[in-house]
Amino acid sequence: MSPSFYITTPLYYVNDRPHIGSAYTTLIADIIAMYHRMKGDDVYFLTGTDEHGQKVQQAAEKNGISPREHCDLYAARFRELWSYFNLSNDDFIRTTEERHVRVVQTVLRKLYDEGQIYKDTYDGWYSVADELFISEKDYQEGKYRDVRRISESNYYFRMSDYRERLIRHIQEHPDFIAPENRRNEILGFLKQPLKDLCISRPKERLSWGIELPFDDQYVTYVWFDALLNYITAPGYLQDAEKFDRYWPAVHLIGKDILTTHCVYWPAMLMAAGLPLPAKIFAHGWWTSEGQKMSKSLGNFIDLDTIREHCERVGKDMYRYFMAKEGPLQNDSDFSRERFYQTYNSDLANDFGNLVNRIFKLIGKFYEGKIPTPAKFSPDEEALKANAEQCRVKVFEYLQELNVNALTAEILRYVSSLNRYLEIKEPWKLAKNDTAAAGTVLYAALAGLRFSAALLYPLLPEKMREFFAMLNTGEAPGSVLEWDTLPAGVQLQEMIALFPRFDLSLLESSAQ
RNA sequence: GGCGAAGUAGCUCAGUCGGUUAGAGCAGCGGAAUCAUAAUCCGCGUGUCCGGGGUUCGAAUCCCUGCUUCGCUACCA
Repeated sequence: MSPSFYITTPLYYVNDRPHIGSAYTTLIADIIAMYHRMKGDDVYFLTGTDEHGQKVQQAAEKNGISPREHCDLYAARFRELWSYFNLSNDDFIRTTEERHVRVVQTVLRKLYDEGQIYKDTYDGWYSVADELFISEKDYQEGKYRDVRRISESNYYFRMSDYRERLIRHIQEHPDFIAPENRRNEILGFLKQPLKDLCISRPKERLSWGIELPFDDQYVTYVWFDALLNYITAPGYLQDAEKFDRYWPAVHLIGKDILTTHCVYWPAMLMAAGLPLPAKIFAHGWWTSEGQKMSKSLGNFIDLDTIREHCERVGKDMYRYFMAKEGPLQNDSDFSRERFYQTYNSDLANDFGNLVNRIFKLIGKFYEGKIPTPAKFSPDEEALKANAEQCRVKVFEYLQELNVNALTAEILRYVSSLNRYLEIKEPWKLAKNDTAAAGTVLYAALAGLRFSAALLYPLLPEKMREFFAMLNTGEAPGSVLEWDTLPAGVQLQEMIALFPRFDLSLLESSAQ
């Protein structure tokens, strides 16, 4: 049985439209999922939407529709974006689904029965205008209006009980939280005593939520609800076999939701007696043109902007750029100039042009049929050995979720193929030694095909086109060997996969 | 304020246990070549490795200190 691999994105809150942040997390998760499928793993890739809570209720009221209608609208937007990118997710969960409500209530009931949830009265500052409790610090800073002291009864989860166990787990599993700076953040956070987590909201304040199974005057606090989706989807309490197969997951998240995923969630799982996630990876954020994204600055990268870029150079380039330059550790900057320059230099110049020269040479000297190689010289053997090494490294980087390095590694190999052609000069060889030229072109094409296969998760559409042109009938994700390229196959007519983008077009277009 | 991270070529960054002339990609400059999407290939960096001090035969790498930037400091998602 092949090993299983379960990866999740956060469930996107349906109060906000998709933007570069959600697109980034999701595309990276997709890329990782695709590589694992290539490796032969049994992959389960989950994304979805988080739909309960106050902001949704308020937004719905404002628009004069029901919360349900509001959620349907927004969930559809996310779905639309993911289908635009041909996302390979295996499931799309919405926290308002029946299967999820059942899991949340069952877990709550169990914890309540075990005494891990208790009722208490919270006495604190409440902002009437914003309809939420604020901290003492916020109160001091006077950030909220209409603040008054009120007390409210709520249910609390004994999260504080799990502090030591959690610290121990993090220390014993160095890869549990990544990258390392995030791990340190959490360990720092856990140096202070942990408070219990308020997991309810009285219905008079908030009705749009999952009702507590032991008190119908309350609904569940959104985070408690949302996090549990990660076990609902793979079948917790519904399909034990499936659940055991896939859980625990690798959670890919943004740095903004680090604490909820690295503290609340593990504590909840420990309380429920379930294994903790395999890994929680919190990436950084994109800045835009050197500055924090903001709508007023006009540098906000929303859906329309994403589409604009994709229309110019293809959806695949967007995905490729996310992987190559994305903020795994710290924040990264999305600049249009860099985006299109990277397109030209990596895809048009290095890869695209390489396809061109090889195809044209084979067309000219071998009537477009993949030539049969003669004996390999050390140069060809090196191309082959380097390909194998490249593949090994790619899968090592995959293990660390280091898609930046992974992408660079493949490009390095592509680059070596251009160098190889330059040394061998098959266009000269072909004039007096057809066999030798054939070997060179075969080897170059073998390398190209190999790199195309490795690039598949990064550039799925274009690589599918490439394999169609190659005409070997192979599925792009199935090729992992360099020397299995069949000779004699008639290549299809070549089309430019990555036409060079004229950078001067950028200046004339609006910012 | 407390805790933590970072400061390396114009830009983005890599530098494992301290060890020979500090690296890569991109951009730039020069050249070669012409199979190719003016693409490709080759060559070109006297960089105060943030400043100062220290440990050491030897430090970008360890210690101290100063400066700068950033993150976290929870029950808003």
